[in-house]
Amino acid sequence: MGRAPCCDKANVKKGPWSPEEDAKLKEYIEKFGTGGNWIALPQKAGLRRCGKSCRLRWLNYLRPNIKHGEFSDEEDRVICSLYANIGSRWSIIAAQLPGRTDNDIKNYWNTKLKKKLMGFVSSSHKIRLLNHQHQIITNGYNNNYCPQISLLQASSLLISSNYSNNNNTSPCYETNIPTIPSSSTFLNTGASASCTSGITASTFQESNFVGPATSSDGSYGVSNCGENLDFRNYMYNGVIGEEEDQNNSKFLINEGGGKLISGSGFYVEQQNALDYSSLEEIKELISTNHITTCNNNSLLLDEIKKKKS
DNA sequence: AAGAGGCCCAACCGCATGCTG
DNA sequence: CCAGCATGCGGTTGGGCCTCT
Repeated sequence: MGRAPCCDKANVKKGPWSPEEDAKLKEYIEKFGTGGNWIALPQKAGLRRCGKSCRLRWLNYLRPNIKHGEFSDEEDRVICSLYANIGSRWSIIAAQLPGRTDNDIKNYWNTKLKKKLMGFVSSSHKIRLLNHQHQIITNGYNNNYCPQISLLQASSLLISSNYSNNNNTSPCYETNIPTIPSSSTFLNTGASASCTSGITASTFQESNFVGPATSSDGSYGVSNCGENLDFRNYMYNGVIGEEEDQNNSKFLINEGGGKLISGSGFYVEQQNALDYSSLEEIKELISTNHITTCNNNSLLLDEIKKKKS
């Protein structure tokens, strides 16, 4: 026996909603609510529409506080981060973005964000060029050099923000702070300055200092750790750039005329320079890297994982 | 100016899940 | 426990709009 149709297909209107239909639906729901029964609603509201269609129209377009238009960087970051962790669970993702619908996010992902990410991946040679085993990347500067990087950071792809403060005062914290291997190279210090063996990430974080700066004028190669560091802002402002100092020494990552936006750095554990050509590979990459998100998201993801299990 | 192709997004479809009797 | 039904969800589609040639 087949499934009973949810409505009389021959008698319902399909396609785009007219302003009159919108008004009818809106007025009805505002007056009487949905009554917990979408199937019966169109008839009561005087609409020749399927109940499912009404529900969709209300949820995706008519209900109050729906946000339309451009997604913010923060929203991008949340979507990427959640997608990396839970996949295409659009309704869960939408629940974390007030005013956004699952349909909106799905469309946004499929039409723009995915391409943005793929675009980054195809241009990620910029990172691959920096193919040390372990690197500290510091931020600052501006968003001109490689704008995709901020998206990358937002999604925790490749870059694992494996360290920050080891206490709870920072919006983003980790209890297991890795020790930076002695073979690490600090990009912000210019020519291959090496890490002092045994220095831990927390040391960097807590002492306004990242890496052994060797720049002759002293203005480059040192990153301050801003007080009350907001790792998320830092991530957004963070840019991998290249510039020269007065002595024409090249610095792959720098502070841009001494104008440090926030501070600290990313600990990047880069395994091999690979070509990532498909989404599956991106996801695989995400899953094999340490993904760390700021506290709110961490809690959220814990909850989601609990629910899933 | 106009046609082709691509992009975007609202809406549809069908399956999964949850609820109820 | 089961069947029937409503709802929720994610994948897909189609048409309007935009851009390019």
